[in-house]
Amino acid sequence: MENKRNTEQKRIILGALAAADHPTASELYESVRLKNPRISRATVFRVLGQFADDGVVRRLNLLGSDTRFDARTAPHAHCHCIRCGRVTDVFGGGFEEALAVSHIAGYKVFSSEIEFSGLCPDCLAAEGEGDNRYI
Amino acid sequence: MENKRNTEQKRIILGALAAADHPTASELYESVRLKNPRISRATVFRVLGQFADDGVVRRLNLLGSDTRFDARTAPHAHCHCIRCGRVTDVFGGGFEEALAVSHIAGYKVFSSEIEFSGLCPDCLAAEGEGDNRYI
DNA sequence: CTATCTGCAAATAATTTGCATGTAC
DNA sequence: GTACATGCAAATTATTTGCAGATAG
Repeated sequence: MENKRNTEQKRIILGALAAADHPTASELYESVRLKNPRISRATVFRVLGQFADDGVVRRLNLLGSDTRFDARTAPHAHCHCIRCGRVTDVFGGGFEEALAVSHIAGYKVFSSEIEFSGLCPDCLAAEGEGDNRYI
Repeated sequence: MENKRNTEQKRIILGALAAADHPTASELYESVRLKNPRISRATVFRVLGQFADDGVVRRLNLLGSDTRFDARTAPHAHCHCIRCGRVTDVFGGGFEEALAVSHIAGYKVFSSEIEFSGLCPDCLAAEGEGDNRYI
């Protein structure tokens, strides 16, 4: 499924995706709707799926969250706060080496997804005051 | 939510989970049903969620798949075949180092999920003969 | 006993799809 | 002009939930 035609919808969705921070399809739908209220939810899902298949964006499957999308396609990991939902990119580190290990199993690897779940600095600081449901 | 009572349902579900290979909730439902057809789908979902919250099993969010469950809770990565769906455990390698990098962002990390998507050895061999939709 | 668990059926909610119309090229 | 794209509304499907009866400890 290739990206054949350059439509206003695709341009707006891609722009919103680049501006937003790891948004879900529905979050993108809301922000896209501000620029053109006639764009439908189905189109947002359809275009995002097309972009993902074309490698223009990355799909993220973070635990306990709807599918999110990332405009940065270079390999990197994510930290995901289980309290506030914040997603932080983590470039560098040892995960390129981790990717290498996949060859042990004889796989030909096309993409990797690395997620660290925990508390972001702000939520970590907030613990101890409020209800600490997660620690 | 703690595991308070030892019921037949929980015993059967845990046994089936240990025997199966990264099953989905529905796959477990089918296998559990062979031992006791009166166990309901809701119970399977409920018990699995409880086990996951208690750290008895791990929830897996593999791209393009329903939530899967893993009886092995020690940290390891997964190779996921995008053609046949096979999931292979990968222990060792560099991902412990990758975990360390998460501290850069200031997170307190409780769990990590590392997924490599690609073709398993069998599907890799099958490419070239059949329809190679994915390469 | 009684707090927890289960089955059932209905409710949610994300994502997909069929189809008729619109539009990029 | 025509193949691809879109909007709409309905369908699909995983997962959750309310509630009344069952059961572990």
